Amino acid sequence: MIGVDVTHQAPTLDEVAREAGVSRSTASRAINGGDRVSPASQAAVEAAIAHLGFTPNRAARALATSQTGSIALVIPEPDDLFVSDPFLLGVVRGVSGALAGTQTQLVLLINHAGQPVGQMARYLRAGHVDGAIITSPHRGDGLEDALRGSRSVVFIGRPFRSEGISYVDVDNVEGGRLAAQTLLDAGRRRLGTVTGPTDMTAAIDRLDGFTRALADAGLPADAVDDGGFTAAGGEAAAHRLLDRHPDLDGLVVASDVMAVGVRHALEDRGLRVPEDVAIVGFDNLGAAAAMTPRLTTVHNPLVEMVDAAARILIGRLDGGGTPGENLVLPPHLVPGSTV
Amino acid sequence: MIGVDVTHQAPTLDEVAREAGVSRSTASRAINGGDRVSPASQAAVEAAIAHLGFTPNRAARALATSQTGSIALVIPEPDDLFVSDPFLLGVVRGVSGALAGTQTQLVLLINHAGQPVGQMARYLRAGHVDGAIITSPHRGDGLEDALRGSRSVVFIGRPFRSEGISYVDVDNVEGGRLAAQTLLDAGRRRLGTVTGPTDMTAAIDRLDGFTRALADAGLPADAVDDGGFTAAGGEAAAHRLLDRHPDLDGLVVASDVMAVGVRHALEDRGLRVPEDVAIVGFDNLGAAAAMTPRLTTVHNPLVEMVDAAARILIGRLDGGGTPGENLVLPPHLVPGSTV
DNA sequence: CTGTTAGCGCATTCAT
DNA sequence: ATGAATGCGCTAACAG
Repeated sequence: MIGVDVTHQAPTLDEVAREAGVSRSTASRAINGGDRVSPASQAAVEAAIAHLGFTPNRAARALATSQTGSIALVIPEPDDLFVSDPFLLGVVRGVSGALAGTQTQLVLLINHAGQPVGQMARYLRAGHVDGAIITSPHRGDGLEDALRGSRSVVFIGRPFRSEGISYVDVDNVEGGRLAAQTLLDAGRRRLGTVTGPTDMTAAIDRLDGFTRALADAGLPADAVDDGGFTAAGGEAAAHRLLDRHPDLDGLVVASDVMAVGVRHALEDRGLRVPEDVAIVGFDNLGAAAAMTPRLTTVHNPLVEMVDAAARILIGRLDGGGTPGENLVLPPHLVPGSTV
Repeated sequence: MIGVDVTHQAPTLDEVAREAGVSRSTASRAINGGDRVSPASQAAVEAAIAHLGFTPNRAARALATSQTGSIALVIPEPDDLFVSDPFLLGVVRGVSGALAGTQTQLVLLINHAGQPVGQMARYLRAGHVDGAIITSPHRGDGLEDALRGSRSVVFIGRPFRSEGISYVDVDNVEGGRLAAQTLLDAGRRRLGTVTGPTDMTAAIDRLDGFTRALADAGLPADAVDDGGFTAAGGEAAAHRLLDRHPDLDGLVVASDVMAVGVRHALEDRGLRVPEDVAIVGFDNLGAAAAMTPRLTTVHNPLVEMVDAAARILIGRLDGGGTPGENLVLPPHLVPGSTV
């Protein structure tokens, strides 16, 4: 049982060499860059490859080079509340763009919630893949510490302790500030915020930006509540906020998914958007555009982040010694009708 | 550069054997089933493995056995309109469940729209993976014919010509019938349907079921329009249907995503749901629950389908000679407030 | 520029 | 039950 089809026995490099009238070494060189190969041999090998439909055996190549030509994409368990649908789609789209045209193959690793991290760390260190992209790391999942110091690992989203870890992220502090400033510029003066869970740096940073913007404006940042990055959580948080602070006239909601819940809460209370309460969301991964009226939100360049992470990794495989630097992309506001 | 981490040189089977005081052969046997190995040797090998943190080199094993221990998951390009977010999430969730606890690794293959299928077919036949799950095949994408006859390939959704292809699907004909019957049972007598694109068997089958149900009831199935499986398409289709048939009192919408658009169209026309027009959707992958009022819909067991496909494949890897039979799961109605 | 030689790490005959 | 020997298909020194 060879591969997907039994009937067709795949041709080997040996057969290619024989058909081309050269040695295995020359055939191999012709395939890998064609350095130190005469044009005649090169052509002969290429012809033989086309004729035989030769495809190099990845396992053999991996064994010989100690490089697998594949990278891992670690995604959290789909049951996880944080895996909003658009998140996964954005990740796949980002990695898809970076890998198009590449020979690099993608291994999907599901990071099950209860699963001991040792298993995944061991897998990654075992050399089954050349590198890894870690998405949506949680504090306390241990992956951060298990992988610290590992070159060829890129996190999506800043880890809690970034020493020895390279990551790609959006500037969430600036994003939080931008969201708040947008409301301030619209004349709102009594702002509150629905945050994400505090075990994720994205949530912390967005709140941080919000707080700073209000401080700069000389306003209090006392209306804060955790919506857990879910729609239901956002709805509940909005109710709690308005119970405590009925005078709020603007809300920074740390994710669009939560904003959907917030909107429901406002509707239930008979508050109009944006006349009574203006809203700015965060993400722009699909939920914002689906809302009516369209949500004003801060764009989270997830696709670009993942794309960049994949390119960094691929670059390192090719020996491009990109040092383990970090990349932080700027956020920007996407206008809607909720401010 | 060995794997994800450079510093740690992975131990080999040789070292394990040496530490355990046995030969490579015995160590190998102890690892793979432990047949014909004395309890003493078995224990010694296991101890050595634990001590050294040994993980078998997949490349070497693949080379020796001609089995990679991995299967491919072919998904359509994320820009594709058919890849609704919940679809991808369902696929990942299904495959995640089946692979949990397994050593089988998952290789993600993006099926780019313009890309020649020969490339993907060649990859699959080259033996880089032991099997493949093909999701959401379109008529004319060529993948169907390229892979026909290949054992170890399972399609999600019935292909157009199923000869030589094993697949897992939901009974879409029964689903379409169920949706229509639900409306009939509720006393609706003038039914229309918004279908998916006719280059997908799911769309064709659902329409088929709708048509049969109406024929059985002695009613005409003349109000039919294509919504392309998108929200905007569904909205437009609903408008066209109601322009032509203002007397419609029930709509079978072939996907929940389209139902969202249909609902907007009805709202625009001042039609109440379900008082004036009742709606039944299809999928129940997230969009239905998110609608207010909750959409009555036919559940599409996508997660179970993918899970089953993965298990079938894994079973075949282990030599479990499951013949290339097909699996068709029954649909069922999920009550909502739109009928 | 080219062929010869020697492994990469593992599973698997075949003897014992 | 165990060990020695062989090969999976490829790349990389090395000598020519």
